[in-house]
Amino acid sequence: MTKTAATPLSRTNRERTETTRLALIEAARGLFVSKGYGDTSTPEIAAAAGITRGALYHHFVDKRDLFRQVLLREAEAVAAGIEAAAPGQLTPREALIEGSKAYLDAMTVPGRTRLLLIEGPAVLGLAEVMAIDEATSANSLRQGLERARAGKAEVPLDALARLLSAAFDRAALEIDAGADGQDVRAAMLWLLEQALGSEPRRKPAA
Amino acid sequence: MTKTAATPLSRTNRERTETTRLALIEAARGLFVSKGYGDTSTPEIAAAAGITRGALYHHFVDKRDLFRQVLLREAEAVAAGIEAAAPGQLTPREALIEGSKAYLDAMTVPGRTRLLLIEGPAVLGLAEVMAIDEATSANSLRQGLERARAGKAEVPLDALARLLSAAFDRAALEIDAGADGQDVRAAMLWLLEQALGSEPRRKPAA
DNA sequence: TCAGTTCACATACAGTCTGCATGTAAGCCT
DNA sequence: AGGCTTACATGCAGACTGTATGTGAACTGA
Repeated sequence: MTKTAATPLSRTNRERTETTRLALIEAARGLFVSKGYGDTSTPEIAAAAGITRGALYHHFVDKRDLFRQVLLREAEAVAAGIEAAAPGQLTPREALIEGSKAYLDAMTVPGRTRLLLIEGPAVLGLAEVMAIDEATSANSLRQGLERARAGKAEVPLDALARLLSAAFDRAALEIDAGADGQDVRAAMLWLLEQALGSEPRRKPAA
Repeated sequence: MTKTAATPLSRTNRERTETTRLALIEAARGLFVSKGYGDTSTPEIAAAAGITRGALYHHFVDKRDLFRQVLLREAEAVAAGIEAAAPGQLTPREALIEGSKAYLDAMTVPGRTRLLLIEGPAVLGLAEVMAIDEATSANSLRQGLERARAGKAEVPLDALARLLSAAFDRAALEIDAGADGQDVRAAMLWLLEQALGSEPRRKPAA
């Protein structure tokens, strides 16, 4: 009877685990987004996922761990969105600009800014959140800067990348909060270009 | 009527209130900084302040309200630090740069970045925190930009100011987290200057 | 100056939450 | 087929939040 045919009655253990974990993560995501981490209770999450708290604590060590998995999925989704938009056929400068737009687009998915930029740092600590998107997407900005600004030293690149990254985050937050997306995007792209300096073919004035 | 003489033995009600509130706010600040809002309990706060929870709930409507007062004090302290460093005798450009340095200095006070930049947005919501430092310090950056970039339209100033503000916040965070403060400051000031554009006396290249 | 009222706080309590310990039925391996 | 492990469910202990209530000291007006 160990067939792979659709037998919804008896499921293999791996299947059960997978569906349960997914249900929990998605239910938790919805509640964390709408009510915040602190105001979301594990009974609520379990109920929304259609299981009991026992299952939750069987699959995740605690509420914080569940939140971490939610964040991880979210960060991966953002990274995927960015990579899908950077074909690699472009000049470093163009790639950077396309990647930037893709990031801002990816962050418009509802709840994403709240999870990654607001709740995340408070619940897991800034260090862990930065480690997460270091592992998923982050350093693409730094590398992009490195290539696009090739040759021009003049400023600590590592630090600059992180400052610009913060500006991107705020841009996403503003757009999500209902600010004029057009203005914010324009300002962000403009700031990025200032940071990149003059076009390579045009000899720099300094 | 009531004598205004100093009677240190029996304290007036206003005095009692003031000292109790201050004790609570300072005790709470310490705990919020070291353990975070979520992991700090009101029994703990009350004990650290040397009073009971009853007093806490007499003076503040709830834990969140107490946190709000802590944040308010902190934001005011930052604003004071900035204003103390901007004498007003300077050119708009110089004033902006001096103010920027002052901001980064003010944010080195232990716990300030965590309270204002990490816990604050999560506990009170980004909107309320932004309203708070709008009311205390914030728009000085926007006004500074406006003056220093006088004439050059080319980019939405409002949006740009908020993006730069986010970069400043991240700079403070990085310095607080132990990053090379020299590098971060250099990068931040450099980015600010790029945003300001070329010096007014020197005709812009673009 | 003194009775009534308000204020500053303490104590007690109800409801909820978190994490764990224990129980059970169903896969799973040999 | 039998033992072992997995995937949950249930029950419980400790802690926490917010509120209702009690008490003595400060305040107010006559």
